[in-house]
Amino acid sequence: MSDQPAVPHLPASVLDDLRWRGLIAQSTDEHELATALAGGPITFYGGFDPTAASLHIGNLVLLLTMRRIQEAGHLPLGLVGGATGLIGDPRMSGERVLNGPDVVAEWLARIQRQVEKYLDFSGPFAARIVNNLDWTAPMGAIDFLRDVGKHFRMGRMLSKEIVSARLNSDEGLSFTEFSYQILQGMDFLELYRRYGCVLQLGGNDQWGNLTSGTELIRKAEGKAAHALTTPLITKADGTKFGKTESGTVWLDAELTSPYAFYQFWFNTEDASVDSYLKVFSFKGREELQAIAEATSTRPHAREAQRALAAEVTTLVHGPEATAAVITASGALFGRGELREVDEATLAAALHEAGLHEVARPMPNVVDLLRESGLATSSSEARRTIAEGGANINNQRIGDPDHIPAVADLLHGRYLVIRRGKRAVAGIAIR
RNA sequence: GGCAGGUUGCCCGAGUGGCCAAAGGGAGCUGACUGUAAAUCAGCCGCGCAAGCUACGGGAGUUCGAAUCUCUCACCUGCCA
Repeated sequence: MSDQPAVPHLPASVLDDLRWRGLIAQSTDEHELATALAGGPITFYGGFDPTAASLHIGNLVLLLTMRRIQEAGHLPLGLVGGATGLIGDPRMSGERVLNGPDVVAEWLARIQRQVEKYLDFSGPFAARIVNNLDWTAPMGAIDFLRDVGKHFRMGRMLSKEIVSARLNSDEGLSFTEFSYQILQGMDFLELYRRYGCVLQLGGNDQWGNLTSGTELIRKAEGKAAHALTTPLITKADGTKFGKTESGTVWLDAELTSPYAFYQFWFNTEDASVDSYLKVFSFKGREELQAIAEATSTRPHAREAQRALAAEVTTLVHGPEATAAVITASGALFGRGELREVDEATLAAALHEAGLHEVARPMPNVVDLLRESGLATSSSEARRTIAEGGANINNQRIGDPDHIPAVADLLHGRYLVIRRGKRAVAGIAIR
């Protein structure tokens, strides 16, 4: 099992692999799709709307699935939603607040750079980035209504799950968001015309929007196109995947540090780790089965979590950052070895965990907890200390008035402060 | 536009004059166990070292005392038009 598959596993159906990985939630006629995929390179696309400054790990499911299909010998189009991002697709949480064009444009540029990281832009199956603003912006209202709108039937549009759900909600649904499915349908048709794109990928919540496209292509061109959705990733306990106490796990290192990113994956529950590996790892079937075996026979070794965290962090942040955060994680959670960590590694580790500068004179533990962000108020800090959850340099502190001594400083200036088992931060004394 | 009901802490939700910093549940935090997992058990869970302060949609009032009563404004829901 090498990390670099020399030959794309062409004949073995990519659909079979996706199915095994649990990556297929719904698709249009699977036999037709399988036939199309087996018949040589096809062009397919997946879209990303700039609704935030960065993609998050939920988006990674789609991106990596696109990459898998590309590796199987097909041509991906990474669509960024310069137009659709200005409109916003309807979601259950309610009507969106429209973002300004300048904001959307900036987010679009950032998201485009992210999408580019996960697809291969060289070789015979080179990817291409497309922006739906290119064909949506020039279109006038008359053309839109005559050429596109005429193909859409109200009954069909109203029956889309999210549309009817929103119509039945207290909040209702604006015409703007209602129209979203038409825009996305147009995208697919346009890509079909420009590049012969015959398959659209999306998250399962996008199913209605994907089928808008296949139907439009059938009506406008009389041709069949395909849609395939990836499932919503869930946690074993049913809570939302991809969130931590501090919020969404973003792909942007500025928004979620590589350290936090690695920790997120490392902390995956046993019950979910095998299914996550199938979704997020490019390891082969045998290797993944061996890892699954390890989880059941030696759960304490956390091999699956280690493998998952290392691979996904490498994918998103690169090998150097990953090596650094692995070292950091070991040092900060290792017991009593902090003094043996060299200064550069410690500094890097604490930087990843969140390093806070504090001026002399040395504050007490309560203030250190607050300064480091591990406690939001002095009351909370005191509570934590009383509960026995406060540690400095892996040493439990029970006295709220305790002030670390100069001799405690690692390399003359650092303190590793930890709340509970997992929340760690660094203090640098100036 | 008329009538009725509602707006409580991160969320749900009890509370109709003092015993309310506010029941109960969920979420969250800490400890024990352990494996930086899950489950379980225990404690905690507005701010403040404390005195105390701030809080029950906003504002004004009644009262010794208000989440609870009155007025007013805003928003939500139901019925009527």
